[in-house]
Amino acid sequence: MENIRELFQVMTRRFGLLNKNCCSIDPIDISLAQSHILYEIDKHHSPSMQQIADILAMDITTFSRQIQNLVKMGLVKKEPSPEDRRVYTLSLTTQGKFIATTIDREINQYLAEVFSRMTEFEKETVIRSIKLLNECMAKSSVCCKPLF
Amino acid sequence: MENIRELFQVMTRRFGLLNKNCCSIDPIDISLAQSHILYEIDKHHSPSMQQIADILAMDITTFSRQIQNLVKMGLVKKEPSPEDRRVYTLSLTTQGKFIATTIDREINQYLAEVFSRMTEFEKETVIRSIKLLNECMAKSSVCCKPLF
DNA sequence: ACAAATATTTGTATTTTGCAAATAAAATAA
DNA sequence: TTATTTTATTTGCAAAATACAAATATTTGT
Repeated sequence: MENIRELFQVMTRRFGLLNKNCCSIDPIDISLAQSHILYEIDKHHSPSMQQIADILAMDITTFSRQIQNLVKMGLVKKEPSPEDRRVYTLSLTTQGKFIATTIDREINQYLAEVFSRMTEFEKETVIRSIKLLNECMAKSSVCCKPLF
Repeated sequence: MENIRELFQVMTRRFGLLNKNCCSIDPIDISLAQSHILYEIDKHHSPSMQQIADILAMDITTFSRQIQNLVKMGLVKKEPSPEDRRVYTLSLTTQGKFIATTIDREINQYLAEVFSRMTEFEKETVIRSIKLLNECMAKSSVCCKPLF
């Protein structure tokens, strides 16, 4: 059996690189961290700051400042929550949504190209494998706070 | 078919977290970037600075300074190459090797624990899937300089 | 021998990071 | 209900990471 960590290392490095390279949309450049933030805000419905910071395992103070930047850039909207006045609710502006969508399209395009080199069966197998992996990782208790 | 990017995002985030959490060995704390550097130096035979910086897609000036730190910490040895006097050759000190090995053991331990939740057949399938994925990503030309 | 290319370092300025502390609101306890 | 504790977020601050431009040294190509 080959070195499993090495396989993961290569795979995640490549995917990380892909994410990074998809951070330039037209005249706008965002950082990898910002791209992840947009992605998660887009995915959730009116999440709070703490919620997204937790998901990204990001220090809340760093996150707070990144959100300030994204608001200044006009990509994120931050509104006080009506229910709990400690909480701020996040959402994407039209511009932010556009960026997030464009990045998403590019990444999925690349992935589609990669999968086009496989047979349909292989593709199904690989996808099922990643799902299984994610499920097993989620169950594991050995490591990796913050868990989510 | 579900969202493929999301599957990757979750998987790589988890693995990234694992890597990060395995950066503390006893009294020594290294950064994630430094952990990756140690890993790659360990993997190659007397690599040059440029070589490792390329593999990690790291700016060479940032890399140079990180190596300076690792040398100061006593984890990396940097020697002028006999063949080409522009080049410096990198290797791990005993201490550095120890750190790298310990990190490697911890990560593989976690992965083993994750795989222990699968049948032998599933495990084989997942590993073969990741390998296939890596091969197909390597072939792809659409995206992702720096390629390696 | 000379120009161009390669490997590495330093100057410098910007950005990111994260701990400690502050603020404000909500939840819980007395 | 008032006091205390907890939770969400921001700011101060100092250290670390980042990257572009320029410098240095060496090698390669002509």
